[in-house]
This record gives sequence, structure tokens and C-alpha cells, in this order.
Amino acid sequence: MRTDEALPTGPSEGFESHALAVLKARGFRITTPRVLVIRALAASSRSLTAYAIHDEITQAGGKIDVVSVYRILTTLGESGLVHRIGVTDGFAACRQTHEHHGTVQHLVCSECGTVTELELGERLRDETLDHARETGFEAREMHVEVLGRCRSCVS
Amino acid sequence: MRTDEALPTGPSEGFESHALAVLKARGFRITTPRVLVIRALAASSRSLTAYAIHDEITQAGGKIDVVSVYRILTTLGESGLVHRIGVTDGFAACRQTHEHHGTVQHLVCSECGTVTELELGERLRDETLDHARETGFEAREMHVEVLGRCRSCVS
DNA sequence: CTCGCTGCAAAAAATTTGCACATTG
DNA sequence: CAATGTGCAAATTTTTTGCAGCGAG
Repeated sequence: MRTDEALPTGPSEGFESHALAVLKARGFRITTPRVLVIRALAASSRSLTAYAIHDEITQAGGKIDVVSVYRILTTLGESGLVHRIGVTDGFAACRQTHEHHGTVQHLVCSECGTVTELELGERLRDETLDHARETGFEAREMHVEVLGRCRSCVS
Repeated sequence: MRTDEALPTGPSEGFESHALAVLKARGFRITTPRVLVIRALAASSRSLTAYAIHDEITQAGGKIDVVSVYRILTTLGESGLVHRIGVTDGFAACRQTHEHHGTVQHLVCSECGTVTELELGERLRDETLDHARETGFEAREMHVEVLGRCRSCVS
């Protein structure tokens, strides 16, 4: 498998190795298309749709079918390696390597589209879930999206 | 305009009159298709996709084009009368008639699909937003989805 | 009566499926 | 070499657009 071209391994390389390790641990094969998708996600601070990922890879000289992107995104999603961002209707790399029990917030910048993950403290998470539980709801996990402007767009 | 058949006005009628009032106040016309969509949303405790709404209306003897459902959903969304539910990829009636500054949580039952709105207390909302702000993010609004089992599915 | 809204037709975009072939481990 | 995963072709499904005509106010 050649991984030495199309979508360079940059500063966010942490996600790539983490994702590959998780896939391997779960019994999935490490293939070129998977590496390319992971790399595209790792390189983007924004959330990407299947077609956006396909374009990124293609424009970087890589070759992949959109169908594969869809299938790979499904796999990554089931392995907790990507999160679907509702407002942008795309997928963002889940960079938190430690266990997050549905407590990651996504800060989505409406100006530049950057998606930042932020761990919601245990206390806030629990209080919010307890609030839901007071109504008799058996809360299992939650997803928080915050819209606004990111640090660099504000200044 | 005939509103006396197809999708009866039931117990959740509050949403219908509220929605119609809001539309009227915003200068939109009250049309049969709009009433039908609003009624379908009001009658469902679950979130509905455009096609699901179309089916509901059609099966109840009503007549509407899916294209209109899309356009009406857009209008309702811009007027804050429906919320897009990420996990279900559908729309749910926003039954809160008072101002909620992005503080409504959605409790989505993974078993029966029911979507319940729950106001997140001011304190919890502010603390969560402040948490995001500490990172330099200018938080404007937020959306919380909680997954689990609703009261009736638990018991 | 007039402008907004709907329906119809059609196009465009997004997502899924089946199967032969290529690739990983 | 034995699955597993990919690409290709094609079918489905979802969403958008243009325009003529209906109907709410």
C-alpha cells in the first residue's frame, strides 16, 4: 500500500495513527482508501461530507470512489472515529483518544466552519443528563452542538 | 380553504394555532398545504422527514406535493416552528411557545422514536456556554440531543 | 385583483446495492 | 489463499429549480 502521496501527513497526524490503531484492533484491514479518508479528515478542521472528502482526496492526486467514502465513513462512525455534525451535515474527525461517554461538545464556527471538540466536564454532563432523567427519561448519551464564532474569527 | 378533513385536529392542537399565529404575524399566508403539514407535525410525537410528512397527509386522505412539504418545512424552520433532529434526520414540531434561546434539549427515544422537548435551565445553559467561551469561542446558540429510552418505553 | 404559494415536470444531488475483481493479512 | 474491501455500473432516494396557474387576503 502506498501512503506516501496524496494528502500529506501533517501536524494532525495523531488522529491518523489513532484511527488506524482502532481499526486494526477491531479487526478491520488497513487499506489505501481508508488511510486516505482518515488523512482527509485529519487534515481538515471543518466537517466534511462524503463528496467533500472525495474531492479533497482527488484534488490531492489520490484516487477513490465516492461509494467507498460512504462505506468507510460508516465504518469509522461505528468505531467512534468520526462524529456527524448536524448543522453542517458532515463528518468531523473525533480526535479525543480517551473515552468520552457522549460528553464531547462540538463548537461549530458559522464563519469559517471549523469544528472544535470540547470535553464537557463530568459535572455539567451529569447535571444535564439528570435533568433529563427527572422526567423519567432513561438518558444514555448526549450530543451538544454550540454555534458561534471561533477564536480566530472573533479577533 | 377546507381544513375539515385529512389529519384531524387532536389534543396537540395548541401547536397548530400557535404555528398559524406565528406565520400570520410574519406575513405568511395561511394555506391548506401549510395547515396540513403543521397538523401532521402536531399529531406526531416523533420527528418526521419530508417524505414521512407527505405520506401521513396522503394516507389521511389529504393531497400535497412533496416539493411543497420541503418548502413549507423551510418556512417553518425559519420561523422557529420546527427543529431539525440530527440523529433521526427529521423535523419535530417546536412546541415551546415562549422564547427559548437555543436552550431546548431534545430527548429522543431510540425505541419508539418519540422526541420530547425539555427546557434546559438557565443555569445549566449558561454554564455550558461559558465553558465553551472559556476557549475563546463566541457562543451564540446551542442544541442538545439526548438519546435513551422514554418513560413509557422504560416501564 | 395581485402577489404569494402550490403543483407539475424535470434536473441535480445524495445515498444505496450488486457483483466481479483486487488486496490485505 | 481466504476473506475482506474496493471500484464500477446502475438503481433509488432525496432535494432543488423553473414556470404556469390557483387562491388567500
